[in-house]
Amino acid sequence: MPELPEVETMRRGILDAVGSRVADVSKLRCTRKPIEVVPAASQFRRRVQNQRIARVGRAGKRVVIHLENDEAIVIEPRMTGLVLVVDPPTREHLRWRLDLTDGPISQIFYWDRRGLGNVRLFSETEFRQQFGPEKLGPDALGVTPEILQEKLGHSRREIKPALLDQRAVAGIGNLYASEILHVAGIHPQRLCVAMSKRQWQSLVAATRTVLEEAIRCEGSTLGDGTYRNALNQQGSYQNAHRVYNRAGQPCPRCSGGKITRIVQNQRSTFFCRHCQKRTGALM
DNA sequence: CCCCAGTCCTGCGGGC
DNA sequence: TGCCCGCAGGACTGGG
Repeated sequence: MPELPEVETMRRGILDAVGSRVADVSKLRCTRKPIEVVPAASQFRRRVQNQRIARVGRAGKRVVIHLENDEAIVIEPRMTGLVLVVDPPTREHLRWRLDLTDGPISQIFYWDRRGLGNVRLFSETEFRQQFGPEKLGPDALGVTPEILQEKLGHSRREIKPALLDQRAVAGIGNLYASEILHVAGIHPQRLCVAMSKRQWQSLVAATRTVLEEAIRCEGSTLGDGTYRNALNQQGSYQNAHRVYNRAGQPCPRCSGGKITRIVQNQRSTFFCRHCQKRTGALM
């Protein structure tokens, strides 16, 4: 689930680690299948030990811990991963730990119930290759209508699945794609190639509105309660959801229509047939 | 090249 | 009550 707002919240949750020094790193033995940690323990430790944390960044839906020696620790939480500075929800799914000295944060934990996430270390060159513009589109908070239209405007895909394409724009996942399209007043099955310039503008404006609001709420903690910030506290944006997981409920904008659920590329999409028209009327 | 279905994994909830 | 199956959707792979 973690998408841009949740990962950005994780990033902000470990910002105080900047300036601290890495004392040690451990892949933790948990009862389940271990997550992917690359490289293996001895090399990982050799490359990070005693290095100061220069900066904490984000690459799409990944948290990036940049070290003074230009190595970058990339944490990719995928579905159920959490970056924590306090004790995790359960000992059982604790997967990885970074021990720090010389600062207010003494440990950064990676906890992951399903274990689909990973932690990888990259040199500066590798990092640029892995997360450069070839592999990852512009960040969803910084993308412009012109760039998005240039990347997707000729595609015959439907807009909602296209928004999940991280090469087009980085950070949007299944939940926020529905929320963004509702705010923009665009039908999720609208073909990219059929979108007007004005609709690309609405889409980009809605993206900023939704993601910034969600960051202020520290993300969405859904029913299973999995997602938490670095202090293991719930987000609150789920209370502001307009359409996601609200099939059958009245549309918060037009209150005339009920929210509909459809499936696109095996993923749920939620929208209002009344104020998100397949053709015609823009917002 | 472009796009989609299948895959990884665990926990939860619906149906019987 | 308990069991089983389907579903949740990050990103990657293989194939049409």
